[in-house]
Amino acid sequence: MEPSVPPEDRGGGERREGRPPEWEQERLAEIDRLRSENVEPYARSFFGRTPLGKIAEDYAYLETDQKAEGSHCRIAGRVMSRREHGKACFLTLRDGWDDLQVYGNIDTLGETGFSRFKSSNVGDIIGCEGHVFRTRRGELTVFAESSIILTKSLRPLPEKWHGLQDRETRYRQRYVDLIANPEVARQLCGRGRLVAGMRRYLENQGFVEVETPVLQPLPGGALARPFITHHNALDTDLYLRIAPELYLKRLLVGGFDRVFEIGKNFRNEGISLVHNPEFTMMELYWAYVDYNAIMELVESMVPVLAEEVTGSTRIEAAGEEIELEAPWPRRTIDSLLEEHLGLSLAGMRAEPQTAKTLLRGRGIDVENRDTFAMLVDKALKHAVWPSIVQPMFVIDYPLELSPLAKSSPNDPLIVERFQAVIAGKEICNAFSELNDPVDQRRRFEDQARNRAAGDEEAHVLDEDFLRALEYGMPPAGGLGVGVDRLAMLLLGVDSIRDVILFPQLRPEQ
RNA sequence: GCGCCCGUAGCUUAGUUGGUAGAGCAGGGGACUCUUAAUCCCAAGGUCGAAGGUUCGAAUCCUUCCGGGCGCACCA
Repeated sequence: MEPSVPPEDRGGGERREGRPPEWEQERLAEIDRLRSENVEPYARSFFGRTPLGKIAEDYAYLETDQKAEGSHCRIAGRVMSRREHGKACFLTLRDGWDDLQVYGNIDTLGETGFSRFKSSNVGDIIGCEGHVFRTRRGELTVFAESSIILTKSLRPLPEKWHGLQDRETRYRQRYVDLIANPEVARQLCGRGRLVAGMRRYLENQGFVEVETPVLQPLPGGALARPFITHHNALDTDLYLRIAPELYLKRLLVGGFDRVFEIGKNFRNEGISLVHNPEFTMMELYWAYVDYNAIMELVESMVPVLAEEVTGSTRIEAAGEEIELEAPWPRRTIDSLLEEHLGLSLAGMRAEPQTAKTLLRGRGIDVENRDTFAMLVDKALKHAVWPSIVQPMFVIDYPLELSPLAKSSPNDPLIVERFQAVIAGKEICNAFSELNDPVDQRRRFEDQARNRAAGDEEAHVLDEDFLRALEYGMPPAGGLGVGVDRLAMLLLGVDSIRDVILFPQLRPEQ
């Protein structure tokens, strides 16, 4: 029998030439055969089904070899495996991430019905109607009294025992990964609970959720390289946002006093275990408080989120048990550098060469052209972070690293900024927001000089943002949380690709 | 961007010092009315990531390219 669609007419996919592979031809022929018998292999609907998980729950009490009276039900799912026994056949169905066995035999289904039931392929989606019983071997099973094909699958599923191992295929064809490795779905549902929990928590605290532009005429709010795109009708280049920060602060000017946004940021940087070009960020701004209030918010919120995701405020990371309950200790950068390296910020600023020699002596790779800010960053990352396992607020950053943060009243070269570090990883970044338009302009101008000197990640000067500040922005604390990285920490995974459904890869072919 | 490793059937894989590819699952045919990695029998399925090179002979050695992984660098 001819396939219902000639190979050359099929678009898309990775095969455009030649005949479809043998297994696909066989299934296309099967589809033609079903249609010739007035059976539609792609059904329109299947109403009134009971989820498989519900059946497992409701009939858990059934004894071996016992039939449940009044258990008539409709179920549907993907055929995951098949065990044929001549005039009887067992299928394992899966809906979502629950499995349930179905039994069919020729006496009940009839000659044609049984033949169609047992010729289901692994991968097909079928619906059945019948009653519930438990087999002699103790497996909860639906005894099919009728059965219908709902969706015919043209492709073979990965092997049932080893599943899909190949990481490339898993990321590129996540739909197959989800079928073959259901624990992936459970993990990604954990991420979903994290985001939902965060939203609920912030709303309960009186924060209002907003959405600000992803397409921005000037990319701002972070030190990073942006993606550039083009708007045809306006004939102008636009940037995918690297942060929502400057727009959220404009809202503070406009009168919002507690706002947050959860959304995608885009940074044109390398891809790694902890970097995806698009990633999810939660940013919030809270008027009339400073970074101290933000620290309290973070140490209160994170344990709640952990509970939401894992059921506990204790997590396992870096080979240790970590307790997330507040309060978290607060340490200044200066004291941490002193403790771990015997260096002070003032000393590093005054004598960078001495600091570089010392860092090299610790095996940290520093370049002669590294700026003061880069030195501090490297020192923290390599010599300090790894020793911080339990949650800690690391506070009071050098001004050069933070063009949007407010200076400390005690030291104009220090800004009121903190990061929370857990298991050696930064999970958020926050500061008392700079609201002095004159100071902000000066900082932008410093950044512009860095930019002119070749630093592509330096901040650009945003006149409209300055204009907003000139109207007056209330004092405020702001917070940014990398949602993907927080999810990694709470779910105990090492790769950002395990918390992103469709991580960025080089395009196929 | 640099370094190391990997790529064999739809999936999971074997393949010795270079002698021209072997299996399990899935798929096809057959047997089997409570199995569950069901079992048993039969047949089919491969441009060994691609292109060059060395060789009488390459999945195997060399070069380049493509794709991926890991580490480093960059990066909040």
